[in-house]
Amino acid sequence: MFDVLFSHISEKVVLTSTEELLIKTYFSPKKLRKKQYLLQDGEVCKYLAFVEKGLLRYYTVDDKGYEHMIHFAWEGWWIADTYSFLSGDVSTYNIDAIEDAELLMITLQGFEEMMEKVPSMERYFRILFQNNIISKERRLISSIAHSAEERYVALATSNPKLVQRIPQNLIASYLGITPETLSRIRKNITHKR
Amino acid sequence: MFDVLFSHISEKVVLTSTEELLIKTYFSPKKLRKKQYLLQDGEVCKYLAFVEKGLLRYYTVDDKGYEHMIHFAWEGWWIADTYSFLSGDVSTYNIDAIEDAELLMITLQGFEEMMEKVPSMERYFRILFQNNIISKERRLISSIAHSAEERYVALATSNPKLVQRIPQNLIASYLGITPETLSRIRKNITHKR
DNA sequence: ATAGAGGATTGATCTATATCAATTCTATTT
DNA sequence: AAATAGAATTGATATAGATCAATCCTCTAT
Repeated sequence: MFDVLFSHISEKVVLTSTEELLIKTYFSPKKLRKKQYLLQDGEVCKYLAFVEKGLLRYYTVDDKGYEHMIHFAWEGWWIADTYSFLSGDVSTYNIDAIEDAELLMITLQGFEEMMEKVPSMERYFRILFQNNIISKERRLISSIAHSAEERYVALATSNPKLVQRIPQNLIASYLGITPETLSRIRKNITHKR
Repeated sequence: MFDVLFSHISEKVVLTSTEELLIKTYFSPKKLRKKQYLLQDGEVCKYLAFVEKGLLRYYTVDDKGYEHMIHFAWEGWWIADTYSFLSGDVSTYNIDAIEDAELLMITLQGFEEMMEKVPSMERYFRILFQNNIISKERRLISSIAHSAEERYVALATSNPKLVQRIPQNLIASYLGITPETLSRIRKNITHKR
């Protein structure tokens, strides 16, 4: 149940077994079926979720009804609308399952209390947030400075698992291009070799 | 010297005066003249800097020699190549002054020691990193989901000070468009009213 | 095994933005 | 004040990627 979580935490900080026991008490498990929502536009994001198993996506829907993938989360990733979760404001994003998933969920109150009680967790999240900033920054630069093809190649190289596991139309959305354009880019690349 | 820093920190966490005194010891002041580098592509980012006064920019230069603005920092902002600073790897970014600046600089060792000694600072940076993630996420979405004009209008509305204080060609770069396109967008907007 | 639905591909066109080049405007240096 | 360099604007043209539409695949449910 907590295997993935603790193995992930132990990559960043060391926990005593007492701390591990305490941490467990803050989480409630939840299963999510494919296509089921974890968060819908208009709700407050009440939980920060850790993915023990499965695959979720986090996205907005614009005025015209088009979906824009912000990111994906599978085994070993945290997912939430950070802003809504922390501020209590209504979210403008959606989270749902691409594949059946098993989650560990924590409320804001639990999250804050856990960090007070277990200082290593404060550190763990600071590190996580740092890494998150770095990867968002990279993605931002690539969206500003590179062509669609360059972005796709960079993604497929740095994150081949993502390209394999996630449907192409969602990857296109993640890259900010249409599925047609992505299809042509892929054709073009294989053609080059 | 430390006015802006402590007023910024006090917006997020409470410090005792002993803590304030201790924190001061970790920083060294530095003045930067317009166009002077704080960090150059190829160096390791040795300092995290807080801007007491002035205006800096953080950017990459691509293979073709074009600059891409990642962000700007003025009074009350922190600036560094977070990745290089934390990992010790060589940076691929540049930081220089758009306007003469006064900085407070801290090394990685100082940074980590300060957070151990003053737990409120661990909290302060966790909050800062959270906010940073939120704003990067918003920018990312806007770059994926919106047109150049929409992005400019959103920026000018949410951050009018930025549009006033920073030269147009740098704003264009920040938005991921050419200066010509930005000029036309601005013309088009004023024309609409 | 078959039907249906969603996903991927391909083709034909359109459009936002880039590129290149010239001109004007503005600020800084001498 | 004149000279110069860097910004910003404007025009003409090119191009990456979008849009629309048709067809083909490939799962999944029955």
